Amino acid sequence: MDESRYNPNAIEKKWQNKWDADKLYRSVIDNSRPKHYALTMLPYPSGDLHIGHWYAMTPSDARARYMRMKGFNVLFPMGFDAFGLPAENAAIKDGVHPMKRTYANIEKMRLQMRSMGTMFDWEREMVSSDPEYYRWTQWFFIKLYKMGLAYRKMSPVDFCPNCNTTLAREQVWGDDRHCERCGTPVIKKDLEQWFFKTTKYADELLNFDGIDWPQTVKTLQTNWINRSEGAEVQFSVISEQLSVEESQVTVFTTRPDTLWGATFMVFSPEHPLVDKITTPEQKSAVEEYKAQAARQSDIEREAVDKEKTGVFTGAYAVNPVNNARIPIWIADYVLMSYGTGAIMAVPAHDERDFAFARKYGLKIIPVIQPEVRADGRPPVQLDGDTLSEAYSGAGMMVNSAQFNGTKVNDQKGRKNPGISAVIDWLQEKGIGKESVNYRYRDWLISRQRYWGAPIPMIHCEKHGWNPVPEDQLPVELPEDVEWKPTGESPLKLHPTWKNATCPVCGEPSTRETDTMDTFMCSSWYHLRYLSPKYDKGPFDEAEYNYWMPVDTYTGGIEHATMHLLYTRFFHKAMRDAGVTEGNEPMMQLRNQGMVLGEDNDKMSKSKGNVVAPDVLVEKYGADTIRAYIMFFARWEMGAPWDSQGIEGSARWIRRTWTLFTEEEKKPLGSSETLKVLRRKVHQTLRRVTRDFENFEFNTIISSLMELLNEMYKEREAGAVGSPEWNEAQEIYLKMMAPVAPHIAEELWARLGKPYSIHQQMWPIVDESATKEDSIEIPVQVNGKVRDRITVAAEATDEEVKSAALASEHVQKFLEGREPKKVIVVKGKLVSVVV
RNA sequence: GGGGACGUGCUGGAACUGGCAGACAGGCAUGACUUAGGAUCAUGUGCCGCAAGGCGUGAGGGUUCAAGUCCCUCCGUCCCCA
Repeated sequence: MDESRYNPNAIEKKWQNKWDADKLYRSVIDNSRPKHYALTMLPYPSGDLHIGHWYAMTPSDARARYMRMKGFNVLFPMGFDAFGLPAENAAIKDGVHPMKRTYANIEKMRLQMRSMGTMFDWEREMVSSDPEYYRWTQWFFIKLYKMGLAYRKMSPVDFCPNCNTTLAREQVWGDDRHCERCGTPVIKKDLEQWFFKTTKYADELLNFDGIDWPQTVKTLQTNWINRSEGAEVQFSVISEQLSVEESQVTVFTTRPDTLWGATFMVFSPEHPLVDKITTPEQKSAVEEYKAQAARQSDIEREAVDKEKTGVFTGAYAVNPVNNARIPIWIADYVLMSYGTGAIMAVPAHDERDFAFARKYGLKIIPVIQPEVRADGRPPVQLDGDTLSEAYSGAGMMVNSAQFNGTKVNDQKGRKNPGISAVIDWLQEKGIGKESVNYRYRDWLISRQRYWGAPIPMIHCEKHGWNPVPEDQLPVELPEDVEWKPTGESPLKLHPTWKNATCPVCGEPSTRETDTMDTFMCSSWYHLRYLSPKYDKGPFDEAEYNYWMPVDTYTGGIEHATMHLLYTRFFHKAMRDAGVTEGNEPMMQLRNQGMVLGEDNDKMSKSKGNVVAPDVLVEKYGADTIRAYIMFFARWEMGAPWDSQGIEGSARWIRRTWTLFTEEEKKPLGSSETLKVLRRKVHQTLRRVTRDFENFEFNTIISSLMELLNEMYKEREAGAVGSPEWNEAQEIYLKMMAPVAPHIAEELWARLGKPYSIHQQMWPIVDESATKEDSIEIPVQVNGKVRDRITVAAEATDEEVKSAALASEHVQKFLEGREPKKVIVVKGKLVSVVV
């Protein structure tokens, strides 16, 4: 084979093998160097590496390589999120055991990943379905259980009838509330399930101090948790069917300042008291309404613009602040899953209550009076009979007994003087208390499936639920199971697996047959990378102390309210258990965008728009694909794939090859040539360094392309053979190394430089070399560019000014007028105003 | 309905703190080399205009000597939530 031709497949394989053999990317503790833990989200082993994986991993790899050249001891591991539904669903179809399928897929993907030329340290690989991994997943479960953070509860849960399992709230998508995995609309089912008390950490999860995360992710998490401050107030229901205790109904409100305007109550149709309080006359209407509400999704029911419907129960409650007797209705816009499932309705000041009251002719009493109008005219006196919409703004309390005249502003909670005053009074009177409500729910982790980490709990008739003793972990999945599309977990159907002995009394008892949500596995995988073979704990302390926390975490934004929230919860809970340290597991987070198909649609097999990286690697080599992936879009934005565009990156790589392998000697150029070359080299280095710091990969490539073009030019001008040329080659290859590691290594070796380029230090910018001698600056007359003048870079403002005014072109546009003002922006432009 | 992101040539995208809009690529056009080209090289390429010049960053308005960038109103696309 012709040695001089660029042959990516040969050189890439060659260097991958050598790096491997030399353990070039092995990361071990080294206290003499600062550490950098770079982490990219681990894939599910689908069996085929997608272009999206490349898009996520190769820029992260380039940055990890850059950090390594900056002098950091870098840990950049990879593993597999190997449990989960797809393998099990496939097993039901074709009978192939999920374990067999999963490990075959992993094997294939490992090979594909090697072809990317990443610096993954494979000796730190973890696979979440390995018993040696899930042993610790179970260990963590027990820790959470012992801390009181894992509990069991009967609860209506979202259930996918196709996948035959429950889903966490965030795994239910879209207006029709379909399953994230298979798209089947979910149904509600009452089941006993295990939950983690994530809500205990709700307030702490809202605090992002000290971590450098994108604002969008912080906003998404904040909105997801949705903290609202207000008060709980006791209303008593007038009904002979209820005990005194039962008749006290608590409602949560963010607007206790409007309590005097509460003219009715609304219960969720599912509220447990509804059947008891409904009067015989209303019975049939209520029953009918309940039936139709049950058929709708929460989203449909809560939509603000939806026509409000409801039915009177015939019962009344007493408003505790003024003892007014108010009717109790049921309506589907009140959800059992939010707050207490009952609300006080203040139609004058709440949009939905207003629509409801108008429709059913219920009383509307304004209790907040606007004080000033935007146009300064005196405000209109609000009147419940003529009010055209709810008023939710600031004002003064009226019709509110001793609170009349109290100011109410637009703030929420205690920051609002009206709300604050009423809360104090409610507490004093014992009819209510300050309260915070969250939309965030506890994490439902039970899954009625086989291919997951078994929940390590045993149920005994006498002693209830107890954790499996630690020395019996892992609770291993049985291999001999049958795949039947019955909807029951194979673990439940297994003849013997669920038989266990009670850890307390030793009597025969039953194992939990549910497995854990895979988000539990991925909540701690970054810890297992530290010491994947360690068997005395989930991780080795020494490794933890050196490497944690994760310095840079990269991955898709789609995990904002799932994985990224769970892993923060997990870290905080384990901190409180004394297992981890610090408040946050990942210090810096960066999200990449998504690569769409060439048709601008999401890539999917069914649409036939999937880009196969293997084919591209074969045709162009990994370096070209890596470069193109970094070049073709802003990383955080993503873009539709354009297969034609690769030619640009391919050309760049080939042109680099040509420049470095076909040196043509010319008579040595002028000192000016060499100076210009050196200036461009150091300007590029400054820019590339900055862009690596900021994850701006596309401009790294374009800067390198510019430098290459310049080097071609200076080669023509006779730069070859000079020290400046040698420096340019060296710096160019070092800058290229993180992006295109194979060709950089090959050309580095051909230059006779010491192996390996990836162990070289990142070059340092010579600021003095970047300075221009003279600069061309535009001259504007009345804001329009009229000429460009060339001045010495260090020219004073006066000199620049006179040079600008001396310009013939500028004089023409001045038409003899005296400039009113001349603005000189150093090194940028001159602006003449007449 | 609420919150967020975004909108720049034919396309992907550049433009550090308000300071030459369109870097770098793709595509296209013309030419060179070649048996051939989906290889390579050269030149050109925002729009209107022969030119001088004018116009131009979704639309409209504002601040400023100067706006893709800041402010207001509107339109559109996408995401999240209800």
